[in-house]
Amino acid sequence: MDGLEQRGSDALPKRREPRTSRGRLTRQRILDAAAVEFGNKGFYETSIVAITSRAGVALGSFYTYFASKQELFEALVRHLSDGVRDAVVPAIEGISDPIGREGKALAAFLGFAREHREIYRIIDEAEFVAPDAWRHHYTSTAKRIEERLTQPSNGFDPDTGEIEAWAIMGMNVFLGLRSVLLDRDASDPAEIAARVARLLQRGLPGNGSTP
Amino acid sequence: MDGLEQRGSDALPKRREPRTSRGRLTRQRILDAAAVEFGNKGFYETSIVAITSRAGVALGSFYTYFASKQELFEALVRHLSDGVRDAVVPAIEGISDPIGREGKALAAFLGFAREHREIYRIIDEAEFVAPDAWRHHYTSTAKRIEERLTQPSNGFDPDTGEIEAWAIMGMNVFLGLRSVLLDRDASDPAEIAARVARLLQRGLPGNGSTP
DNA sequence: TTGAAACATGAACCATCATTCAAGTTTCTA
DNA sequence: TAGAAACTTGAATGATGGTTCATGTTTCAA
Repeated sequence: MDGLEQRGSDALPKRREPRTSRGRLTRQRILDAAAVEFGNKGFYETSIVAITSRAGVALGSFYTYFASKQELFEALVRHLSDGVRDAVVPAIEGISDPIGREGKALAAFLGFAREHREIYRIIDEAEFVAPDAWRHHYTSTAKRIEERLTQPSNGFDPDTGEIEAWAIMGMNVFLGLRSVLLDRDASDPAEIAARVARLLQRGLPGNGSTP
Repeated sequence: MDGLEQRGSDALPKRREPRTSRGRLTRQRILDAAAVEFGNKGFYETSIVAITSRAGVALGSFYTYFASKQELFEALVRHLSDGVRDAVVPAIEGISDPIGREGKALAAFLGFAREHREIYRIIDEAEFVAPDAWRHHYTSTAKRIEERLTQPSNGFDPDTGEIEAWAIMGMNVFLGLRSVLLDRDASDPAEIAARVARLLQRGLPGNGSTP
């Protein structure tokens, strides 16, 4: 009964990190299957059997890797949240014009949302199923936007900050929702992004200058 | 106004519209209790017993008025969606300045969201539980905003329309989310609304004119 | 006043999973 | 190559909670 393996500081009752490559593969299969199932049916309408059978794994194996359905969902949200970030951040690297930068960020996000509707739904449902992970996703996303907005070189009003960041994030999310919801393949991410950039550049009235 | 409960052509197996005032009262009690329970626990974590016992009504009575938990939720979403509209629309009646009008609309919405967090959550959860009602809520809200934006007297660019409406709706929802989520009682609806109005008026750069 | 319709009641029914477990099989380590 | 650790398996368990139903009470129309 040697204790021997503790990771970090917490004493976990059962080990769930895979030790072998077979284990890692199984865990990943479960995660992938779960993303599909949760994305289609939602958390509550998805059963563990549905996940494991899609993953091609026995029901019992689930609990080798996840303590509960809830814990799996949380892990998934964290993972997908990182995915969104990793789709957007590289797309705007090196852009110095602050408005053009937000436009590109939106275009990248729209492209991602269109490719991964399930992901979109999973993060949304986290508001009810995994509130902490959900809150973390949106506060950290807002923080990233805010950091871009408050760079002195932008020349924006000095009080531009968190509120504007949340406003922009909300625009982005809802425009993503719109193109997923009404799935108009007609609506082109680049065009939507351009319209938003125009709005951020000169407001609704337009001040006469028509590009 | 009228309930619009027209089922069109189908013959209902059971009548569920109350015929007496006692019945109407009971039905309303159930709706009120459901709003509280769903708002706190969410759809799936809320049991019918929890609703009926909060309503002070027997479990079986539930099915005198609603065919299922699902149907109750849908009715609730429709009802609350009307509530949001009725909180915002009157608050902006008679305002002709289009930007000031959107500012007031946002302020009214933020006030409403703060007073009724449950309502907020219920409509959000409808994305998963009652997708049709949810879609109707957001498309009709967007339509209302779009109608305000496309009034010729605004002097906006002629292509201003649906995209801008969804962008504004998204800003509003997320700013509401922010003040509910991080419950900063510090953040004043009027101030947030003013910041957004400034953004809609002259964009992020600010064009030098500081009010 | 009276019969019928509307409404109320809560115990019982039953299907649905999340989770556990005891018994195997595979992979690693020494 | 043996023993241990990691991993796999799916039947059994148990709790939950939506829905039904038979019975009783109230309201209403004639």
